[in-house]
Amino acid sequence: MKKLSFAEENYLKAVYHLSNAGETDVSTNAIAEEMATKAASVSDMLRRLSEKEMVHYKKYQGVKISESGKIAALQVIRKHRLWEVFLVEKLKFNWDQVHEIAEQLEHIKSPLLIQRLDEFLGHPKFDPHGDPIPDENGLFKEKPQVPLAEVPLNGDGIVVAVKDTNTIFLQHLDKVGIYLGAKIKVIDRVEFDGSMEVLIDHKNKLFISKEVAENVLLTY
Amino acid sequence: MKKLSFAEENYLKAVYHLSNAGETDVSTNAIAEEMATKAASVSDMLRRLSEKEMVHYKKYQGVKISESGKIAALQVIRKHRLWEVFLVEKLKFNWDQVHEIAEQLEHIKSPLLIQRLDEFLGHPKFDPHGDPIPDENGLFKEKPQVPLAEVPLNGDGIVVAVKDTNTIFLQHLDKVGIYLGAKIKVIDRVEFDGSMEVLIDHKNKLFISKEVAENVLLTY
DNA sequence: TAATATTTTTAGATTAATCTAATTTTATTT
DNA sequence: AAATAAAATTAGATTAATCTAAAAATATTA
Repeated sequence: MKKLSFAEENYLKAVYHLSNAGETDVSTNAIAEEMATKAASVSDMLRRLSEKEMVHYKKYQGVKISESGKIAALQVIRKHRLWEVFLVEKLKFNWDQVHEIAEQLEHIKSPLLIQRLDEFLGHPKFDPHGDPIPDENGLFKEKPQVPLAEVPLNGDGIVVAVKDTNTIFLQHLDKVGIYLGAKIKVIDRVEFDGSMEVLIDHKNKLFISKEVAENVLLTY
Repeated sequence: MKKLSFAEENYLKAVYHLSNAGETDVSTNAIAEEMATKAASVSDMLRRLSEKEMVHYKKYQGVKISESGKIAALQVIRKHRLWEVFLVEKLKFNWDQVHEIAEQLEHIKSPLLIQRLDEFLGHPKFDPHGDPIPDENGLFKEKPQVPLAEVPLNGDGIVVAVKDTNTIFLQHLDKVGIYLGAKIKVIDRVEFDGSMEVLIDHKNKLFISKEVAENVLLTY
């Protein structure tokens, strides 16, 4: 409940993200890389966050985010994503322009402001990148994951996962240029055999079989 | 053109306001009081702002804001007031709730954000307190000054000036409890003689003659 | 104008956040 | 398991912003 500095909030967010929502331990170096800073700075900050009981920290053993740390991180993430919705829906930004501005706006402290902003936006559940927006209690729905095979003609989305994690399948995806984060747009669907033609990252046309299309998961 | 810290922006704003838009010199103590800090801290900051050429500073002689300092201060003020409009018009805040939040929002750095926000709000010229919003070049219209005599029934405003500066008139205002910054609401108008009944600061009822009403200027 | 009061600045500390360089701990590899 | 490599921490500095206490400059007043 004590208030955190901008820097502390940013570190907590990094720990949260790197730990799969607080499940796994995170290394000092991983945080340093994520935050584009030095390991020494991270060690220092982890000690401070530990004193505030926002993380569980044992020297040389990495950190895990604490319950209160998770709540704090989720509130910052909530603010970040609500502001992104505002920027895209109301101020007509493109979704690739909003991250940096939201990085600043997420630190504004006013619970009432966020409550009103949420109302103003119609209580959105996902941000413009398809990431879920936690509610006041930190609860959120997972991002929708739709198999590429179910995306309608001219529909698009971002690759967020695969159903089949077989190495051969992953190598195939790699070879044809499909990767996590790739933007895929369906430009032709062949109902006969379930295959489709897609556009990767606005640039490369590609034919995809039914089998592949069923195993690539998109969010939108 | 160098970017300023939050603290530097706040000091510049204080200097600007205390100097009547950069006209007069400002004392260290006045700044310390305005910012609820100590004179020693102010001296320190003035030295730094002077190095950045945002103020003209001679030890023991007070400061004057420089041209670049004025431009920077006006941009911060512009952002503050645009955000206040947003909070009141779009998020349904009352005008007395928005100052603290705008104090945070005014430091967000993104010229494009402010340009888009300005468009979204329809290029407002005044904030919810009646203060003018500088444009991208720092230019603004003076606040509207309306004689109390022209305020409609149930209308209200803040006393910002008087037309007649005669001492006797000012002493009279003082006696009846009208002062710069007082909030006045018109609760009855007598068209017959131009007199009116008003409420000062939501508390004190008062009868006002036509002569007085014509010489008290409000903004809204 | 000399004494006193006020204002302002400097000196010296403190805290948060960062860095480089050195050291310590843990992990990996012969 | 000893040697080496990698990762993490500590030691010691630095910068911005702040503070208290002391000193210096300016203003006021008797």
